[in-house]
Amino acid sequence: MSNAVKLGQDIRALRKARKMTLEKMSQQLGRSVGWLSQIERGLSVPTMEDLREIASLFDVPLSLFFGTTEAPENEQGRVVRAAARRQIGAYDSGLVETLISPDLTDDFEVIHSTFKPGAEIAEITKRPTTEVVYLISGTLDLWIEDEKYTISAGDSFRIRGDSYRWANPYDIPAVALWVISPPVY
Amino acid sequence: MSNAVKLGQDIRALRKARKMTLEKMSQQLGRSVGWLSQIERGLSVPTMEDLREIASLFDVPLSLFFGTTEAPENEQGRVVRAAARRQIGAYDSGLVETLISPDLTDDFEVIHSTFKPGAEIAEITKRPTTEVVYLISGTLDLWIEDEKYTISAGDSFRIRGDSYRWANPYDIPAVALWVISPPVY
DNA sequence: TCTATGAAAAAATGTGGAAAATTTTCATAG
DNA sequence: CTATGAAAATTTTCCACATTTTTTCATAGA
Repeated sequence: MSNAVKLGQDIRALRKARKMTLEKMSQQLGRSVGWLSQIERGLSVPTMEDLREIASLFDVPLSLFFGTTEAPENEQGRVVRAAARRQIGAYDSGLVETLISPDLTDDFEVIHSTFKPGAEIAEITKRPTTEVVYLISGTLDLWIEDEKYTISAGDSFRIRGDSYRWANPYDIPAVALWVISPPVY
Repeated sequence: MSNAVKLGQDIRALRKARKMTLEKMSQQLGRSVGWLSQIERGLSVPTMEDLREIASLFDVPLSLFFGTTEAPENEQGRVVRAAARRQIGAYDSGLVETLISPDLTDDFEVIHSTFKPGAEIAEITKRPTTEVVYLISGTLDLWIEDEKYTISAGDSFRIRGDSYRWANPYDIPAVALWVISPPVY
């Protein structure tokens, strides 16, 4: 599968996750629907400038659109090496999120999250999703619907449409695997 | 939510994962459809003997049906502590699988797998699922459609309906988080 | 009295067809 | 050679109806 196709599929997945139509997206970008359709199917390749605008529209780092390229031929779409994970959602500097899934086209997303010491989520989050999180290392404070939990390495939790927030008041990073369905990125 | 309801929901999830109807399941158990319906909704509680037969029918350990009980009230259905994970799929002694998800009722399942040194899967597996796996520690040899990969801690891989098999020829356990959608247990 | 059954009622799921929405194609202007 | 925009194609969304599956509940049996 060509890089253009893979790139297009990721863009399509990002759009779908936001329940946006080609029409709406093309309006926001000031481009035609036909053009976007071609981009998403890899029949045409967007310029760097286009990509920058798409990344901005979806609030993901531009770098998300690269890195697919780098894996060896036979690992493409199957294996993601630890060092080659793509970064997403660079909103919060206290939280680093990288993509475990090879791309965004599945029914769920798996994200590797590192919560730095002292970091705290900016605002209470509530999404129409099911999220299961496994804490690989560190400790994390978590509130689900005002109920507080302290999560230690090896513990896991699930959020199903409830509001939640987190904080890492401890002095080591908390590292988690975060599974979200349906995709939000 | 009462224990009877939770138990019933897990039983229903197991049945659904196998695309079985109440009718078919009740035949296999030699019980009535109405009775099963009541069990699955927690209106009635199966005897230990019933449970044993259900576990056997689904090829899961009887212990899967316990342990939900033990978590503190406010953690039920939300938090699964490392020490309280329930074991599933006890087929292969070289592989220990425990449930990260609080129950089986989600669109996907998250499983904590430990592949013991020297262990190897008995037969090639092929399922109509998407599976994303993250290796927490150790090393694992993996074959997807005859292509071999050596997966190290921090790496991840995805299987989408392809056949695969694995082996741990190394001398330390490989520990992985396995996400499967739709559920198979 | 309590439990499981089986038939009736209710609910959920599947089907086919038509309309609407979305996406793809492609001739053409820039 | 690239992007546009209108036409064509495809996909999605409703319905109405049939079928399947699940739930309810009166009753027989323990």
